[in-house]
Amino acid sequence: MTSASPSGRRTGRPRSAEADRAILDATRAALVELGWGKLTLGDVASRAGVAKTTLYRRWAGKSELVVDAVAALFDEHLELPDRGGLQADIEGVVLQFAALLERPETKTALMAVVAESTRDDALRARIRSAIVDRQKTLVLLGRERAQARGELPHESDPGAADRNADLIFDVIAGTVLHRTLVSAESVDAEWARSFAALVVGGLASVGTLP
Amino acid sequence: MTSASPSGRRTGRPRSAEADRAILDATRAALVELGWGKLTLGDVASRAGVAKTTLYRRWAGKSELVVDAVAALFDEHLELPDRGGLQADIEGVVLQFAALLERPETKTALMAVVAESTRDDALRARIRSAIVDRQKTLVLLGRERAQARGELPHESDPGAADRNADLIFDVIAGTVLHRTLVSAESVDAEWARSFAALVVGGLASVGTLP
DNA sequence: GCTCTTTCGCTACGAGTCGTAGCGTAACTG
DNA sequence: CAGTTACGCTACGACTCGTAGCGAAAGAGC
Repeated sequence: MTSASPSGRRTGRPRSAEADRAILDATRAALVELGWGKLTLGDVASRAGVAKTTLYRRWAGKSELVVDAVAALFDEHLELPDRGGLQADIEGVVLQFAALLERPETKTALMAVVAESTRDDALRARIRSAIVDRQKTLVLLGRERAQARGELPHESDPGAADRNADLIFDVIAGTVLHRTLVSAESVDAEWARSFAALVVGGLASVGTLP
Repeated sequence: MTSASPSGRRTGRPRSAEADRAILDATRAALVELGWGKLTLGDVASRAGVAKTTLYRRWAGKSELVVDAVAALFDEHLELPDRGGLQADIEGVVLQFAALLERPETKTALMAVVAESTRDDALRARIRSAIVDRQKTLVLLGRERAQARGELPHESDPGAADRNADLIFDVIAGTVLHRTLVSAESVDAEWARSFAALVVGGLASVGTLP
């Protein structure tokens, strides 16, 4: 056992941060060109100018690597600018999420890793913390703003509030996902407006429930 | 060139229908035990008591085979019993779809083939006709019934009617899919009630739009 | 019955991928 | 400078892929 140290490993050659960048970039490029199915770790390694063994030292397998590569895109491109109203905020996040899902990297990768995660709890946890939870944050932020504006009531029961937030999150993320990847139709401003109107209308009626 | 005949192929040894059943059964069994990722066609063949070459004569690859194997489940387990009201009908179809998605075969297979289909138009078309379009039929049937009951207006603009049906379909199927496979939480009667209430409430407000 | 056609099970194959092991070298710490 | 860890490289057995070739089986048409 090595003695505990302030921050992680203490001695020896440090892992190259540049290699990390190169690998994740190469992964995204390979996803674009080959898609999830034909992507191989050997190919990613050679694209990144890195030995295949280096890849296996850092990631357990294809799924974990791709999750990290895609998660970086979510970090960069998801935010919730305040558009002044609940419906406009929903439209905004819908358009952002859709734009992300229409990229070839995420299109082919996201469903694939979720499919793998149905039989791999560790992978599911990784997806959750790296991608899903960050999306859900936007929903919570949107609710806060709407409550501050008086568009939504402050819920008294915290359990019900959590369940409602989860529901809205599944509705928004799930619908955009299905529209983009299953129905394979694009999300334009008009569709986003119709969908956001439906969600807001539904929220109003659910809010009046016991 | 063989002369045209009333129905497909005319001569030679016919394909064994029993082999088809055995192969699709074996595929579902292999999906349960191994999941999409570790399922191999060689394994399916030996489970079915069939030569691997027979498999390749009938299906182009793993994706096509799995689509057919899963589509059979959708055919068997999706219907729309008339529960007497729009919200109750939605609850019913949500619970049915969720029950289907909670089966280990469909859980691991559906997202995987959709992921593959993002780079394969023929596969996407197969999924659409074998699975998606049959689900969408339920939405159209539910709307008809609701209109007959007077719960929904008869839409005058057919284009807008189509767009609304597509929207509702993406909302229902997408939300249940996301709840089940991404959030990985079960769909119980209470959740179905909340979600159906949100959809019905949203429909009411969208119906009052220009 | 006989022939023709297609499918069947079986075996075998080259190509490609996987994930790991071993080795000598590079980089950083104390 | 000694200790430790990461690196690139090579090589490997195991596995899967999809296909080819063969003789036998199962119907259709005459």
